[in-house]
Parts: sequence; C-alpha cells; structure tokens
Amino acid sequence: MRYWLFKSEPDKWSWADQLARGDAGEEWDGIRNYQARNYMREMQVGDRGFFYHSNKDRAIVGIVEVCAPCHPDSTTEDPRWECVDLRAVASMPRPVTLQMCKADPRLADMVLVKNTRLSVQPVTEAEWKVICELGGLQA
DNA sequence: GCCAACGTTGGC
DNA sequence: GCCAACGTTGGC
Repeated sequence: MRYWLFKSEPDKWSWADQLARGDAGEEWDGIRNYQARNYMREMQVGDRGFFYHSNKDRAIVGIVEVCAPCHPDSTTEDPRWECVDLRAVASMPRPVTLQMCKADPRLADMVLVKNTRLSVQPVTEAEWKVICELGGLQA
C-alpha cells in the first residue's frame, strides 16, 4: 500500500464536504496537472492519503482512502485528464499544520514542504507515521 | 492582496 | 527545441 496527500481549497471542497459523502466517496476531479495525474494513475484501491486544506487552514485535517481506480475526469471532455475516487476514513484528532510539518526535521523532505504547488503528491511511510503521531492518530 | 515558484503556451 | 510571456497556485 502506498501513501499520498491531496490538497483542496476548503472554499471549493472541504473536509466537511468529503465527510458528508461518506462511504460513497467522491471523484477527485479538476486536476489539470500532469504530475498530479500521473500519481493518480499509480494509485490502487485501498491506498491511503492525507486530506490537506490549503489557503486559510494550511493543515492536514483527515485521512482518505482510494475507492476507485483512475478513470476519465467527468468534469471535462479533454481525455488527458483522469482522476481517482476518494472516501473519508478518519478525521485528525488534531490537525497537523503546515507550520508543524516545517518545524519537524523528520518532515524536511516532504513534498508538501518542498514543492508547495503540487496538489497530488506521494508521502513516504516514514512521513505518514510522523504525521499520524503529530495528529494524535495510530498509524 | 502580494508575490514567488512553477507549469504551460506559442513564436521563432 | 529554446525561451519569453503569461497564467495559476498557494504561502504569507
């Protein structure tokens, strides 16, 4: 199993919105970046990811699971763009802020810290465990 | 609201 | 295939 991180502007699609979908999940549509799309192509059903609020919040607020493999993005006719479906798994007991990630030397190489503009990104197992610990969750 | 970083587009 | 111009993302 691999680990990922998904960014969303809370004004457009928030953790509350994701939670409201429950186990049905939701298409992670609207990605128009090749690197991000390529990562979604690598994903498998059952992979886990962090749900990150950009802009105002700047924090990891929940955990999601890939519940459908990569398929065409229904919000565009352009065949280049594809996406997976995600369902909410758990909320972070304590949100893990970007500031906390930057402050922890174990997370110095995180894509979240190093490449601020990539909206879908891989997370290493070590990073996953550190963030779960910071967020008050069992990894 | 500003701006840095990055990705994309298009002229040559 | 290079690179300038432009657009977008996202932190601050």
